[in-house]
Amino acid sequence: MLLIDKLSSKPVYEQIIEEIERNIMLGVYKSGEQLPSLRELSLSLGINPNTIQKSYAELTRCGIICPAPGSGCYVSANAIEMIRERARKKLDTLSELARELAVLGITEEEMREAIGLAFGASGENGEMMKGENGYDQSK
Amino acid sequence: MLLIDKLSSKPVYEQIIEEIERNIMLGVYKSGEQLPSLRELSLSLGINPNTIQKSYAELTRCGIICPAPGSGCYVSANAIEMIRERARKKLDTLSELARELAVLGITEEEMREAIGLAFGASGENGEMMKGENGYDQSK
Amino acid sequence: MLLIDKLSSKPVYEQIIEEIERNIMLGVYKSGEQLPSLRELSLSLGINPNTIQKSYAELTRCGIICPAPGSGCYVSANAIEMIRERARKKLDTLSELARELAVLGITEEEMREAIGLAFGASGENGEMMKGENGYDQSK
Amino acid sequence: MLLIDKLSSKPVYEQIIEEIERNIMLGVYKSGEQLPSLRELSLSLGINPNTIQKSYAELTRCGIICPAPGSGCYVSANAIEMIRERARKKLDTLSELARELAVLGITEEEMREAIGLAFGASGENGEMMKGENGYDQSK
DNA sequence: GTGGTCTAGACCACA
DNA sequence: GTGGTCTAGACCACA
Repeated sequence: MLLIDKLSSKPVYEQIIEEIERNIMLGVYKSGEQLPSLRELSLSLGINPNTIQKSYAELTRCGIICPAPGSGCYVSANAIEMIRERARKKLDTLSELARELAVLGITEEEMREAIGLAFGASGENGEMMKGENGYDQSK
Repeated sequence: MLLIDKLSSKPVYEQIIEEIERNIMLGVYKSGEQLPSLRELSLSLGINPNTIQKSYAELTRCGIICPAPGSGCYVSANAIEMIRERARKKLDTLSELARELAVLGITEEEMREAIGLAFGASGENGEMMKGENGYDQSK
Repeated sequence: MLLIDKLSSKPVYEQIIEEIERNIMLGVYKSGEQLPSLRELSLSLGINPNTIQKSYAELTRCGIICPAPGSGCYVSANAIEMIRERARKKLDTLSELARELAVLGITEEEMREAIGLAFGASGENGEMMKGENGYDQSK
Repeated sequence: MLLIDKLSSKPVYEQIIEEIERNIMLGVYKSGEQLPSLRELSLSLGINPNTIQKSYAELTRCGIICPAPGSGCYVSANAIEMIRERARKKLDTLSELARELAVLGITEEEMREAIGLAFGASGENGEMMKGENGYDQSK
């Protein structure tokens, strides 16, 4: 279920966080449901339990999951809301990166195209993709 | 001339690279001109010469500067071209970040606004206010 | 495993790069396998870890190895391809050196013999003895 | 007369040596003739006299030029012979480089082509170029 | 444990 | 003076 690339430059613990967030957004993990245990994930992903523990701790800190001591971790009631909040903070990173690129001569248009790629677009059809990012956001 | 934040999570040597690239793009350092020496920068920035050497080595590798051991470092003839090339590679990072954010429910519009900030926009992106996207942004 | 000559005029970090490339080409280090750690090599070779880090950084930049901070360095899937690519760039150095020697009166034949040495030839290059070049090589 | 590239990775003093050797091979500087003085070269090339002094010292050491204290430097009687001898030593460098490249998967054929480039060839016509390197080697 | 960054200080060839 | 290499030793985030 969780796709982890151990050779990625992105730390494994961050990948785990994103994968869990992704699964929550996709409705695979629903509010109130129990997440796989540390041991379970550790075995299935072949990853050190300490690493997974670090991811769970961060998700807990952000209010996305709730630990129930002795009985695993559960998806928070307002997990999706918290995920979007966390994502909004990452928008600052996007602005920062854009600022850097602007200094180096990259145009706003070039950046828009780069972003369009994330929406499966050719870079010209933002209008067509609105609200079609594949998530069930109705609840 | 070069603004370095030693407390930033961004490595100092990367900040130096970006600052030099920025100054080249701004025309402060022109093609063929000599850059400050390692020792000179080391003293003025209060940074170890090895760290600056690391930045210069990377800039050299990218064809942005040309070291002439014994007589200093010079801005390459095609420095600006090389800087844009290097920047274009960073656009992949932007796409990747956008993909992540899309997964977390951030819309293309939100990202465009974040990018607009890098171009001095007020955050309520110019084009978006022309009503051409059909969204009600009054609330 | 890695043969390093600290007295060579060739920088140690370059020797390490070449030795690792050589071992990959020989199949000693295979794609996906873990390389010795910085500290391990540092101890076994008696070389400062920073120097080895410099070699690993260059190999990383060329896509020959993939570091996974916290869990070691791995030989890239396409390491051999990348090594040949890197080697092809060095062919330019060979051409350049040949040009220099040509200017100084060294013939193409003499250079071919010099190269033949690298391929275990006796120095009197095989094809040349077939008399196909019309030279009298008996004196 | 002497072509020097200050930004080349090749040290300036070596470039001067090669340029003087080249001019001797071309017959521009003939045996017994006086070479330009340190000051003269320093001014015309815009290079530190110490650097030129270093080149002259090396050429003297190899018996290619002869200093006449107080009255400049002269091309040796057997300069061309000495130049070829010096060049032959560089053939070892060629062999060494070839050995390195062989290890990295470059074939003998690829190297022959690289060398052919130095003789203005397409890589296939070694036979056509014999003895046509443009030098007057009759004396 | 792993790789990555940084400092302090030395030494080198070169200009 | 210049850039380039190397060491010794510290500290960091990550696994």
